Amino acid sequence: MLRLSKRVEYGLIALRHFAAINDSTVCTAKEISQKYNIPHELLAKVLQKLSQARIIQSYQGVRGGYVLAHAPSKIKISDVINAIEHEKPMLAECYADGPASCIIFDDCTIRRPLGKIQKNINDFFHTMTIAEIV
Amino acid sequence: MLRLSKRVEYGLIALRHFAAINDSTVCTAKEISQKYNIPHELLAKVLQKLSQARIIQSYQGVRGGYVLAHAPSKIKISDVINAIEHEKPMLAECYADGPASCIIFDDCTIRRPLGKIQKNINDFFHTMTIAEIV
DNA sequence: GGAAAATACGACCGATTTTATCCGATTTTA
DNA sequence: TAAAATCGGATAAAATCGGTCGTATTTTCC
Ligand code: FES
Ligand code: FES
Repeated sequence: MLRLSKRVEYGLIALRHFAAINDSTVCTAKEISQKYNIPHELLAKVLQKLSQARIIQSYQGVRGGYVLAHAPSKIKISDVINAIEHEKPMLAECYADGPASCIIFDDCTIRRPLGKIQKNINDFFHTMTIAEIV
Repeated sequence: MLRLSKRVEYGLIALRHFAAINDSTVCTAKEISQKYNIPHELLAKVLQKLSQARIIQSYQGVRGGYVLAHAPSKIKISDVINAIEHEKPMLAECYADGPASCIIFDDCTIRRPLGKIQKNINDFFHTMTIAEIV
C-alpha cells in the first residue's frame, strides 16, 4: 500500500547511475541490470519509456546504449514517474479516473481532505530532481 | 500506484461519519455501508480492526453498534492506517520488510533519497487528525 | 427462555494489477 | 556480413486486493 512500482524504482536507479558517471559515456541496459541486479528485460522496457519521453538519449546498434538527455538537476522525479507510468500517482482512484470510476463518488466525504496530502506529495515529486539522489 | 487501499478509505469515511454526528449515538456497520454505498461485509471487517485498536468502541447485540472512543482531534490518520493495515505505508519494500526482502538491497542507490519523501508523507499522516476531515 | 439483531473471526474465491519473460524486428558498428 | 544493441508487442507468472461466505458470540426485546 502506498508503494512505488518496481518500474519507477528501476528507472530512478538507472537515472541515478547515469548522473553519477561521466556525461558522455553511454551505458547499456545490460550493464545496469547486472550492476544493480535488476531483471534485464524489464529494465530495458523502462529505459525505452524514458527514451521516448526524451529524458535519456538512445543510441542503437553495437556500441550503443543510453545517455542522459539533460542535466540531472533538470530532471524532476515527477517527469520520471509520468514517463514510466501512464497514470499519475493518486491516493484515491477518483482523482485519477474521474467521477465515473468510483462507485461511491457522490457519497464520498474524504476526497477533498485527502487532496491536501495529495498536493503535498505532488509538490515533492515536482521539486525533487535526479541531482538530489546522486 | 501510490494508492491508499479501499480499506483505509472506508475506514476514514466511517470515522468521519462518527465525528460528524452526535458522540453518544451508536451507528451500525449496516447503516454506514448503506449511506455511503460501501460493501457491508468489508466495512464490518474494517470497523472490527478499528475497534481492536481502541479507536472506536463496539457494542454488541441488538441495538448495538460503534461509537468513537476518543475526540476526533485525538485520532491521527496514521493511527487509522496502522490499525487497518498491519504494515506501514512505505514507498519501497526495503523500508518495510528489511534487507532480506529486497533482492537489490545492497546494490540499491535510491533508498536513502527516497527516505526524504517517505518522512514527509509520514509527518503528514502523523499530524492530520479526523477532526480536519469532518 | 427463545428469537432476532448485531458484532467477531477466519477462510476463501475472483478480478485486477504488477512483475517478469519471451520472441521477433530493426538499427548500427566492427 | 555478423554481432550487439535498442525496439515493441505478446504473453506468462506472481502478487495483491476487493469482496464474499459461513459460523460463532453477545445482547436486547418479546
Ligand atoms: S473514494 Fe472514490 S470518491 Fe472518495
Ligand atoms: S528498492 Fe529495495 S533496497 Fe532499494
